Amino acid sequence: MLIASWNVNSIRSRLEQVINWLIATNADVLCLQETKVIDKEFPFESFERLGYQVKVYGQKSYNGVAIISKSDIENVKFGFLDEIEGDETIDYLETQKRIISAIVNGVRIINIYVPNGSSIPSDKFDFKIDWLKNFKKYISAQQQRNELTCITGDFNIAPTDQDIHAPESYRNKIMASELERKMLEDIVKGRFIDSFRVFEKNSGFWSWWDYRNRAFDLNKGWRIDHIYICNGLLPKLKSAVIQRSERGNTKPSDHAPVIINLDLDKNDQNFEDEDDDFFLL
DNA sequence: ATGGCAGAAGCATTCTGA
Repeated sequence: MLIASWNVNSIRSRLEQVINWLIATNADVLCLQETKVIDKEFPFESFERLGYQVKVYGQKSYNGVAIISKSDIENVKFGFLDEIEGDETIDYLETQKRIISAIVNGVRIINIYVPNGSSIPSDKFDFKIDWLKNFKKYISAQQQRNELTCITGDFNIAPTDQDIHAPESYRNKIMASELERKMLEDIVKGRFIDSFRVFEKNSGFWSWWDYRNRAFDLNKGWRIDHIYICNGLLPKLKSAVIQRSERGNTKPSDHAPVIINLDLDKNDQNFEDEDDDFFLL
């Protein structure tokens, strides 16, 4: 099963490229961020024509996430409130549509668009921290169900210095600060694995390049788009790549898609036998 | 300190992103 994540920076502006990419890769699941469109104006038909199902959680102009899948999309959860109890902070966070989750082929896929945070300090940075705090609660609640889980998305956090072209220039700046990294680490620690790092230990691999200052030409990028898999899925992980070439297209998104291959045979669809190994790593 | 570039809204220019 090929699972991909792509911040497309407007699905309507990127539709032709995304459809061409989908036909070329034959991906099973595509998780989108920054769709930037209200639900009723999402271009459903373009995907349904190819045999995909589509679930969206969008809003006008900003943010917006979607899960697109060849197999049935089950048990869809929109926003934080379908997973954790609401309060004033969550009501505030929910004004921005940044999280959707569903089960596909027996795997819970949680697709997120983490706030950027603008700069430190700022109100937007506070919003990012609040969002991450509540995302931790969300994951803790979701993990009670012992589902095989995959967290995909634009995290707007470079997990280590290896994930930035010039780490010294961005020391404790937005997307690279100790606090953001610690919060991400705290969410994934012991439970999830950064799929890309299973195969590639070196620096120099980016998923986002600023539109400005010829950043892509100069290959000045960041690795901020991630697919984390639960420990139980690690034996199934066959590959994890960043499709850099999509960033070189005409009128590209500023992000490239990231994609993993999970080898889920029919015999493995029921993972109950693996529950014992679930929390070991 | 600010701008660079891109998209949406909407028709000039501002807001936002990362």
